[in-house]
Amino acid sequence: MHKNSTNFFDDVLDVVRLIPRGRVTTYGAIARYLGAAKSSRLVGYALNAAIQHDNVPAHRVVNRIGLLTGRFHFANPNLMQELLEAEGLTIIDNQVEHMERFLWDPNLELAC
DNA sequence: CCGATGACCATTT
DNA sequence: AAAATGGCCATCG
Repeated sequence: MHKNSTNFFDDVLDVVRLIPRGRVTTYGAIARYLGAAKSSRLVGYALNAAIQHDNVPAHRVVNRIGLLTGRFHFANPNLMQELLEAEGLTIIDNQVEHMERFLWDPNLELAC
């Protein structure tokens, strides 16, 4: 039914746009939400392709353990951390502190 | 058109 | 415990 999406990459972007300020989610969580648990890699690829797009808060996507693995794809390698800190998070050694507290899991938050 | 190339993660060896 | 592996899609040259 609702085939309002053309491809997986676009689906990823749609989910990322829903991440609230001050929260983060993971590549794996997005992949699972899209029914493709084994495609967490592709989530990263999608964001890489989307970095040019605006209105996609790509900085709110980190890896499983909270590492800012995508930081080198921003204008400068510190921008991802700065954006997250500006939203109230604490980053130490490229890792989000107390990630569980801020984790926004679409599988839970968007459950319909 | 075809192949190389990328922000991951769970499982197996 | 650390390293290798399998899974998966779109874009670019």
